[in-house]
Amino acid sequence: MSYSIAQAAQRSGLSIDTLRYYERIGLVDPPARDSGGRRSYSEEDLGWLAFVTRLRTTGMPIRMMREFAQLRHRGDLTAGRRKEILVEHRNDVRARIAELQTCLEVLDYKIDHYAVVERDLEATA
Amino acid sequence: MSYSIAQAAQRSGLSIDTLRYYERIGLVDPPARDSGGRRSYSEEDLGWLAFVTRLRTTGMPIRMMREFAQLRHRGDLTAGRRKEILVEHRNDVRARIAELQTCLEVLDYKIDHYAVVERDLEATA
DNA sequence: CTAGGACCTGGAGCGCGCTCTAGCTCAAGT
DNA sequence: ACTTGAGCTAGAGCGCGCTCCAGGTCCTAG
Repeated sequence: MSYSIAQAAQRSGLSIDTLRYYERIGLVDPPARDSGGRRSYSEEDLGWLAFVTRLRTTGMPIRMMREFAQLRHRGDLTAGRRKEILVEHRNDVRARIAELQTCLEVLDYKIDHYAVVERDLEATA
Repeated sequence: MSYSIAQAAQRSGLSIDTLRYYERIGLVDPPARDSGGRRSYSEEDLGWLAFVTRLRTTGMPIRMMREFAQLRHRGDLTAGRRKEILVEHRNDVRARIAELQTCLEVLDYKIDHYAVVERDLEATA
């Protein structure tokens, strides 16, 4: 099964422009082309896109994803380095989750505070 | 107690340029000035900066923080709206934490996979 | 045969959030 | 008196990650 760029966009949640952009900058491999010269994405292409969108969601910078993508091309020998990148990134993600959770507490506190102010206002009104 | 811009930068973790930038765009109130025309931040200023950095950490866009800042100026009557903004934002933050946690699972899975590849390589070598 | 629509390319443009520069003033130390 | 260094302003510039545009090609349906 293969997919047009529009289908690939829909399945990956990226825009068509973004797909072409990612290809231009070497973040995804140029997909096959059909007889008319149009991009034809394979399941494997979509798999990589799915992974890339995960990395993006977690805030990995494009240049790091690119490094990762380029290591992929060099085969299993780069598995160690790729693992290293992911492990490091996982630490970042964990740290960010922790940070967000701390901020959540501050939000809770502030929201409570506003609830009190609101109640006082109503009482005074 | 009052603080020079350099001290305020250090305490808030923002750069001096960023402090001036935030002031320009109306995200923080212009602080007092000393006899030489230099900014002199109060404890209260620092408190607001601390809160702003929390919001920033959680990814709140500057324009939303600005709206919030402007509501502050209009007193307690805007407490309801301010609470609303924070509640909505808290939902965003919770959603993002959940999303990151999903991504973490994917990372774990991939890291495992690379660990296996590495072990195989060593076995073959 | 023609019209429409999806897709193509190369390159320009954009919104965000800073960050840096030039050229100045002011205050303090020696 | 002079140097040094922090701070000042207005405004330009930047890196990121897209997003959009012009102008063209190709396939399909009527």
